[in-house]
Amino acid sequence: MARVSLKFLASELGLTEGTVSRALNNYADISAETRDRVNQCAKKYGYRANFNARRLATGSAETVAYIMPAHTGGVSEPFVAKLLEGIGQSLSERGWDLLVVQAQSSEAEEEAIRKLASSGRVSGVVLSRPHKQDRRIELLEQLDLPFIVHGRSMSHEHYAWFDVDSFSAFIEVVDHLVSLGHQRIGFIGAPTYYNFAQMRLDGFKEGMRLNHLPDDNELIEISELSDSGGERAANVLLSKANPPTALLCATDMQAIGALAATRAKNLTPGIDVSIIGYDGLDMGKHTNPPLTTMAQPQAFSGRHIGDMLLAIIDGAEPTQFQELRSATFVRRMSDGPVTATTRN
Amino acid sequence: MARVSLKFLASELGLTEGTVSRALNNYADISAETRDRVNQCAKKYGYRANFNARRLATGSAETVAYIMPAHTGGVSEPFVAKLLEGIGQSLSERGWDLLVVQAQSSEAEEEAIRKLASSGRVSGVVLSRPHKQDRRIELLEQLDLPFIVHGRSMSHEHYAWFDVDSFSAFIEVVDHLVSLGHQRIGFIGAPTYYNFAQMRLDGFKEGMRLNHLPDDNELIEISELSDSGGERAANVLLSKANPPTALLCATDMQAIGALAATRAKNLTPGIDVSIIGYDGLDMGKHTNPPLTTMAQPQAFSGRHIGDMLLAIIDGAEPTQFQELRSATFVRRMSDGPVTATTRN
DNA sequence: ATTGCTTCCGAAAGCGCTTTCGGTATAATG
DNA sequence: CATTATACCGAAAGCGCTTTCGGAAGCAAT
Repeated sequence: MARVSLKFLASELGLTEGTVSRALNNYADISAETRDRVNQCAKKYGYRANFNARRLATGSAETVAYIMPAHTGGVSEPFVAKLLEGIGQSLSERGWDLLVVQAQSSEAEEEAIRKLASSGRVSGVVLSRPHKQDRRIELLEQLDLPFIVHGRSMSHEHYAWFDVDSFSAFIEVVDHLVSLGHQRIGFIGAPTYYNFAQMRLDGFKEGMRLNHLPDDNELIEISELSDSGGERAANVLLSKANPPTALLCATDMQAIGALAATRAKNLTPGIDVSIIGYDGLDMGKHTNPPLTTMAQPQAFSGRHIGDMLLAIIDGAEPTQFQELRSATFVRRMSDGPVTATTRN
Repeated sequence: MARVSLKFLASELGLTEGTVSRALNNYADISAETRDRVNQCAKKYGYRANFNARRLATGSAETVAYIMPAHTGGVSEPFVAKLLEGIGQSLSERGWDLLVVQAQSSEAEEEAIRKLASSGRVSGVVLSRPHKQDRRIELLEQLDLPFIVHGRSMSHEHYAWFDVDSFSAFIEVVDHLVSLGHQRIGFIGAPTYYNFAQMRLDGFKEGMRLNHLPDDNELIEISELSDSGGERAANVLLSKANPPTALLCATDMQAIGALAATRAKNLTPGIDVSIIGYDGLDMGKHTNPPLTTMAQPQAFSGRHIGDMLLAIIDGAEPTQFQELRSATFVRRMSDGPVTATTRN
């Protein structure tokens, strides 16, 4: 397959490469007639600019990288696929590419980011699930590489992010549980170096406080971000002398594990123990019983994140893109009023 | 951030760019001493070759594209994340990039592939879930772009692929069901322009034939690749005058929908109706009841596909990479012997 | 001292595109 | 008719790297 180059087109048309290039790129100093001729000829031969050459010449990478969150517990995150889809959509309208990078360790991750920046491979980055103090964010700022964070770290005033207000969501869920008569509410949290984990825990605590419920660390259990993590934590909590009547989980995956743990104890989730997750995973519809949860606006966010990043790359002020969405309560079957059995 | 270029390093070291480049790339005609000096200096300034320049010069894109399967029914495929992870791992060891491309329509997809090829953006492609006659495969061959298919099309003799033998798997599952006493076995299939759908359907039919069971089209229902698709199909099948006692589904997602449909009819999956899926999705562990399924070797495949593609790009004969794995039967709770109620 | 090998590095030509600058027709202006 | 402006295109210099080629030392052998 003879690659059709600018040079080829030029010789074919009796023009110079520069002219053909300008015609293709809609420069004003090209007559309409030759522009048409060039476009036609380009189409005829199926010409596409060599991207590496173009990028070298323009200095723009026309590519955005998505940093895959390191998979915790071997479970790859369900939200990744949707997010990727959205970001990809946004980029493709502009003819840009989406690069997926992942690293095994966090040192490798920093190294990868450094490489992305100094090799000019990408013009922007989107980061998922930041830590409370996230070195990657500092690095990105220091490297002066445009980026947006899906989620946010503790001090998030000076960069762009898109997050869901899980703090408020957890307060709301505690209210809901209390209105169902629950007093002893357990919390299955995620490792608190993740900022989202901290915020959800804080939301839970705040909800308890607002309802004048005791701040009992006995009822808080931190586990990995997986179903088996949730299962272990639920086992611990439900085996207490005075077990909680409801379990609030930082993520749906953990909640699903908690469901399994309570069933294994011959308790019925939604009746004997209320279990509520957070994320709004589709699969929650099909668990036993269907999982009550706080749903994040998934479908939309990837698309939106992509658009915002593009704007930042174009020169917009990152701080004007700090968007806090709210989660929506999706009540299914895994929660219910306190029953006689619950009180045991 | 002053970009450190080869030129900068060269002037810093009192060498020419060419020499520095060769030192960095371990050419034999560079003395050990200067090589060390160069490496040290490069590290000191955090030098990384500009990838666009390097790729332009070498002609290699050092990038592989993954063509995202168009999402059917708004449900993004659960296997994508894992596959991406595996491929990415394989590539990253070599310092290569993973590009994710997706298109809304199939015309757009062809166009995207054309663009990938003629713009020299990637040196290889991996394709998922091919159709029986897949134009993308023909295109890739015609464009002479190295590729590997995750799955395979009908005539798959002349390219590289990695697939799981669903045909045999479905025969096996029919046997299993028959051994449990089932005679009327329904099949929920996927659109048969997908080759995997055809193969699974064929496996089902062959299994029925081998067990001397009638080939009854009444018991075959094709639906979309989603839970709601499976739900609809199961409703149709279970509403027949003489309904099947077992439902075999082409995918786990559909099986999960079928589970919901039978529960909605106040039937208990695994007791009143046996339901078996295919894919081995993790979430099958948590459905109600846990889904019996045929599991594909997920974790491994992405990694392996990446390695094979790399080998092909390096010049290996694609046809030597045609790998057929077998699925493993994972028995959970959604199937069981025919019961009195089943016979109704 | 001459020849012949190595060893090591400099010089320079690209890779395929973009973009600035300058120059030549042609049209507009007085 | 001379002059200035306008429209359009050619020429050429990069972008930052790789890679081939040739030549200058250095050493051994004759």
